Amino acid sequence: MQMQLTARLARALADDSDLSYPDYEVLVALTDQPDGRQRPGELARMLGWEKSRLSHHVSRMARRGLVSRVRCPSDQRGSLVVVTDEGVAAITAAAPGHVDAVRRYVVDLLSPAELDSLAAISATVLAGLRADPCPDDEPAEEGAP
Amino acid sequence: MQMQLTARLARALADDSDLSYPDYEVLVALTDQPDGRQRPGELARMLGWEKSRLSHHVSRMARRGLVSRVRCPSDQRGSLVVVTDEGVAAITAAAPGHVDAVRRYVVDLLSPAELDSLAAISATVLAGLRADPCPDDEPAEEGAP
DNA sequence: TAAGATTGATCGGTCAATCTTG
DNA sequence: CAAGATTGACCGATCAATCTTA
Repeated sequence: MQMQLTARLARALADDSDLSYPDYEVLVALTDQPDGRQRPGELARMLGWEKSRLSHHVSRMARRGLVSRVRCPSDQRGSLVVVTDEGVAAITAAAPGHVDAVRRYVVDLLSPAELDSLAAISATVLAGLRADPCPDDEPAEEGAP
Repeated sequence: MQMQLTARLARALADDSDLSYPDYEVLVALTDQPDGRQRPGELARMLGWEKSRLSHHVSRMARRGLVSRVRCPSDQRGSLVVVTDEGVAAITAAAPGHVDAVRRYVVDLLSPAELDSLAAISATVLAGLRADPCPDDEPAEEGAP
């Protein structure tokens, strides 16, 4: 179910938007920032991606004009990923269709009790994953280290 | 949750088996056959894959000695994918660890009621996907067409 | 021609190595 | 040297085109 649903949602998104699902995730994360920009490492952590994956993906998206890289924040060895006007336009156009697809393929088919149950299950499994981290996974920030 | 769980299970499998998750799926499908062989098109349908994906994957697995291609079944334009002794050995070695991982990351964390609910949700969503097929998806066989 | 299957180009993702700056 | 990030090589997946035979 997991695999087939993922494939279907990705196809529906690609069909009416020229964005892949990973593209969509990156744009959502960036447009959630007040200034539409974020450090690559932080962005990777938010998405649960490896840093190299993010870097490759940003390169491809930059080639298509959806985002751009900015050198020289306050830390001279770092960079910033910035969403472009074109990127904002792309996600604005794509979001309603994607939300519709999720509704159509999942939300509309399940009862309120099932949706609650699914949310609880997801939270439990995610907590389990966090409790047993992989060697290279960054632990994510803690309130009191 | 879906994405992170998938990534974790794939990593756990790769860590202790030299098999990727797609490798595992192919070997399971083949070893489920009484004679360990299957037509590529049928195999693709069983897995929900495109035929070209299966073909590429079988090529890589054949290069590693896990399966082999046989020309000339009863239909001269077709072929058969056959699991090798090495392939059987690989899946036999990998299966217990994978089952353990699924248990550890999912089954053990959920209550019996949650597992029932998850099964029902999965069945509903899958039925929804089948009810709204993509153009190129093969309909899968019916009892009474 | 249509069905069965494979191939080539290209995008997506991981791992290990590398480059630059604190 | 360690942290931030990128690069290159290679496996994985999709799309469109192709090859062969019923």
